[in-house]
Amino acid sequence: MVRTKDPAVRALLIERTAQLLRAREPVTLRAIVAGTGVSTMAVYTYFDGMNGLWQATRQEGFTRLTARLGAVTLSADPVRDLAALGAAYLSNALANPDLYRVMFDVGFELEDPAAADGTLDCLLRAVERAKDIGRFRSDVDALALATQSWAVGHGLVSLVATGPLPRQALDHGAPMLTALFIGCGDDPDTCRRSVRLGWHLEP
Amino acid sequence: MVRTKDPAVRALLIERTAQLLRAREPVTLRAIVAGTGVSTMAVYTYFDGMNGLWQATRQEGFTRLTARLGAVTLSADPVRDLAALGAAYLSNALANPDLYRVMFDVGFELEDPAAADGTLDCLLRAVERAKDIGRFRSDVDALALATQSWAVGHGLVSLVATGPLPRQALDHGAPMLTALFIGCGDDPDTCRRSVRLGWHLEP
DNA sequence: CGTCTAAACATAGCATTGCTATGTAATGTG
DNA sequence: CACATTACATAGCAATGCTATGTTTAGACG
Repeated sequence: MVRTKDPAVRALLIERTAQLLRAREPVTLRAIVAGTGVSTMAVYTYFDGMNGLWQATRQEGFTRLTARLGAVTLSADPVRDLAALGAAYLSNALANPDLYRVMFDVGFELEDPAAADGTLDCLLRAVERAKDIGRFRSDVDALALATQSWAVGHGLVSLVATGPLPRQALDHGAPMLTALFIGCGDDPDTCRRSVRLGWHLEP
Repeated sequence: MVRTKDPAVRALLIERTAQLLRAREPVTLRAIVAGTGVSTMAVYTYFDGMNGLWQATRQEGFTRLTARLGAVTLSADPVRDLAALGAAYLSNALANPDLYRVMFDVGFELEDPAAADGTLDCLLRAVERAKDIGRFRSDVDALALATQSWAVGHGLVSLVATGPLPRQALDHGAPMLTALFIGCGDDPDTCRRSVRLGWHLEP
């Protein structure tokens, strides 16, 4: 057992796939390896075929998303942070809409099923902090609210990026989150201010 | 100018495509025409290729969705109706998840761009009725609220049907819509009751 | 009614796709 | 240093969407 795979090649192929996706060029086996110097067989030794490559690409999308959410600078106002996380989610999805679409394509299961959980975790922690400082009622189901916030973001960005709604529709995110948070006990005026602060951080 | 296309063939091919989608079999040109008696050229005379067939299939999905929403029996309680429309939306998407995915696939534009508007119209009318009878404040932007309700439904069903959330997550729809409607001025207790009534009509 | 014509339709074959079979080169191990 | 095992390259296969070409059919017109 001797020759070992080069992780750099693996990353290269995934990056090249994301690049083709971004350029809206057809993602074919031969197009991927073109220019990389490696042969088509590399896709099979590293990913066991195109399916595996799609799988890995999907995983990479979630990894980038989680990194993006983790990079959001947290403040003393967890409700603001929640809105900021939502805005970062939308921003990430719109920055690479094609990668985003692959992420939510079935047929390619994730290598690490917990990757998607990373997205929820960021939201979950913010919700729990909001409960801790008394912004949300103590009987609020943190996981439920985190999931609902995710659904708001995903629904909007999905209808805009791959659906029939204009980009302007993303502005609905703020009032939707506000309604959600007020329903969890936050003071309406305070909530509106927090969401406004967090929501408009991203372009 | 003489021989005219047979609309039945057109419908047949679309139906066969939806059927392959439902059976999770690969939707290939030859698989579509197999068993129909027509040749592969039919796809080109009727749809100008596979792209056109996907386009038409996407359109068919929206048509069915709008029909499904239109079949929801309305009541004197427009807030209940809104929840019922949301439940019907989820029910329709889960009944044919593959057709639903095609509907929100870019790359295939709709033949009739107004088809997606039909979905919104049903919601819009319910919102306006709710305003008329004073359940929602008069300054509520009906189109905005309809869009937001759509985003809630789409976000949830999308995360469940083609994403990482379990089917159980659909239950979040009721509290999310409730929060939205209360934010529009509906009385909390009345709203909860209305949403509960409408939401649980569909399986 | 007969004829002509344009469209619907069938058949065959093309380039490209993902994939596999086969052969070669390279590298860690003993 | 030899060897075994894996990475990697090349060639070719079945299947895909599509097109070129020929045939059939249905409506318009005298």
